[in-house]
Amino acid sequence: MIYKTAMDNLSSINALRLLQSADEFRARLSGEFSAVHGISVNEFFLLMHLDQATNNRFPRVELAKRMHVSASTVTRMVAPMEKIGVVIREVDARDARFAFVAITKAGRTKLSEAQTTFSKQAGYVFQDRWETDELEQLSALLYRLIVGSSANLT
Amino acid sequence: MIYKTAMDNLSSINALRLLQSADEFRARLSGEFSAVHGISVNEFFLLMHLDQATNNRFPRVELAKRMHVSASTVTRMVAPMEKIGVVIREVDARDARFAFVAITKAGRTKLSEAQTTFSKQAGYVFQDRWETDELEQLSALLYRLIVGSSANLT
DNA sequence: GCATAATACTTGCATATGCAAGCAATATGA
DNA sequence: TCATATTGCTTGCATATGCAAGTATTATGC
Repeated sequence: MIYKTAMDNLSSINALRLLQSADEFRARLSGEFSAVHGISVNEFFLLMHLDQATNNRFPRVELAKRMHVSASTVTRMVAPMEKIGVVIREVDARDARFAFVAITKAGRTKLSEAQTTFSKQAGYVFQDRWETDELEQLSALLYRLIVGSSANLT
Repeated sequence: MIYKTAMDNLSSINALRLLQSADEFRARLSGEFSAVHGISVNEFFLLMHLDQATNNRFPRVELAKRMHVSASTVTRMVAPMEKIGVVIREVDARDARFAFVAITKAGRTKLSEAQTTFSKQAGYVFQDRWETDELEQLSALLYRLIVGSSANLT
């Protein structure tokens, strides 16, 4: 007789593997980013979002949605980033409620350096031991998970 | 002319999509778990690890490695879980340094309930809009990312 | 046009987590 | 054997983050 638990289905296995493999990669990245660039993975993602935004800026609420964090977290993440000059506050002339976060030239430089590290770490995990067609398969499948999400950076 | 950035390679795109899709699913799970079961995603994973361990228990350092968190985090996560009776402390007679964390009967019940929620959420993301062969492709590819890691729960 | 609602943001408080230092127990090496 | 090193765990401190309440600004409905 076969005992089936709630986790014995393909969907659950995929969800578990997704979370665990992401956790593992994030842990690698986290160490590299803090050691090499002095930024966190979340700060990296914040800069990535800004870099791809129209006018290189977003209101705080929009960043919060895209990053799956609360508005207060964005407020508090931005403060030190403003201090070191990678982002700057811009107010909307038409609606004073909006306080845009904009990436600066220094921010783009920092981002570019961090992207190099990101690529290198991604290379360790994928490039060196995966075939191109496997990478294309995986990226197509993962794309289906984030297409439709405003958060997608790719 | 084509401008290439550091992120324009397949490995980086896969890494980005992996992190972002996992973030999105984790955010869904987090809300469900705290609302329905009163536990965090990390507490769920802790119980999952214990449930699959020999004798249903692990030393704290082993849990820390598998969960990609620090030893102090495990210490502090376990305290309230012990209070509500889902885990219990067991000392090793041969080496008093080891303080095992063991899952209890109540813990297995709680885990089982949470697994049902996990499956349901995984179903929303995968089952309802993916073909079986796509699910099998994805699980095989993700497996390559965690095989070799002691953390793998699948 | 004005009271009320909605929106964007900030802040107080509570929880979560990592790092470094400290403690206790075991292992190692002379 | 016994001083030293290593290992597992805990704790103090700093940082990160969510929720709820508060503030300021704009939108809505009468």
